[in-house]
Amino acid sequence: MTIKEVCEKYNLTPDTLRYYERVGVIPEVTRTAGGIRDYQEEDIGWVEHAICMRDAGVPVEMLIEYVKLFQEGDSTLEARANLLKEARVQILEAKKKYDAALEKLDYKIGRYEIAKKTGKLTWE
Amino acid sequence: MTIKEVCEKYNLTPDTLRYYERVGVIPEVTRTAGGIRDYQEEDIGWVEHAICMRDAGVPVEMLIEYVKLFQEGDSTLEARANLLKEARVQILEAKKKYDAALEKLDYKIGRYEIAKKTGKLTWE
DNA sequence: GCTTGACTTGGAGTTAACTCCAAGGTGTAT
DNA sequence: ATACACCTTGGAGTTAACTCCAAGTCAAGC
Repeated sequence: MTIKEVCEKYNLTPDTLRYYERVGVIPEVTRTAGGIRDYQEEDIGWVEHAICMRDAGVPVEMLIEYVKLFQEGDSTLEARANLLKEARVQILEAKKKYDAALEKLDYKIGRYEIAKKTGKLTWE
Repeated sequence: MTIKEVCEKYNLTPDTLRYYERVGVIPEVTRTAGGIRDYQEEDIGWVEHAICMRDAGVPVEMLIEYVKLFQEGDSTLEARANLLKEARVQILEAKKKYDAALEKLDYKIGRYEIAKKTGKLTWE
């Protein structure tokens, strides 16, 4: 699978994919004899991992660390698990804040709905 | 309430608060005769609004737009409501991605727990 | 074998959101 | 009234995460 195809599949740009590889968010991708990226099943798996974690706000730095540990082999199993757990906590924390904002928004939107009938907000 | 007190209360820096005011994420704050910020109830309300929305990933740009509309008065009621609804959708969208990441993480962490017993991962 | 279009790299540039700084003003306690 | 901590501004600097660019390489079609 060429870089373009992967980009179309996941809706990102070649520059982003190359950037991820360059800084180590994903391991080095399989290449053709000519040096052109040819994404295999496993490479795609890493891309999916990167996208999924980045979409949840996991910092690039953390993903780089994970890949680094992964490449060091089985001795880093526990460290990797801990990293994932840390990411998990961060995401849960963020979700809490998202819920707080949603609650506030729903409240405000509700007030606007009422205001729509009277033509003005009675208090902010 | 001085800028420092507000910062201590909400755990942010004076620079951030001044930045929010400067770019219009919050309206201009009440000042003393000498020109020093003296946050009133209402100013604090805006600060809370800003923090809450920023914590949920709502872009500064959107908050500026909201404040701008607010200052234009009651004629922008509908526009403001729409902006809030837009933010709401964005947050819900983001939350979905967070859930996807959590699911993936829980799965992976589970596999690491199993691997801890065998000493290695059988597949990535 | 040449054109054409996609691919490669290293490095520079951009964007959002702060964060820091210097030079100076304010205000309270001695 | 003078020290001292804290406040002010405008503007520059930083950080994370891309994003763009130039110069060159690769490969599919004619």
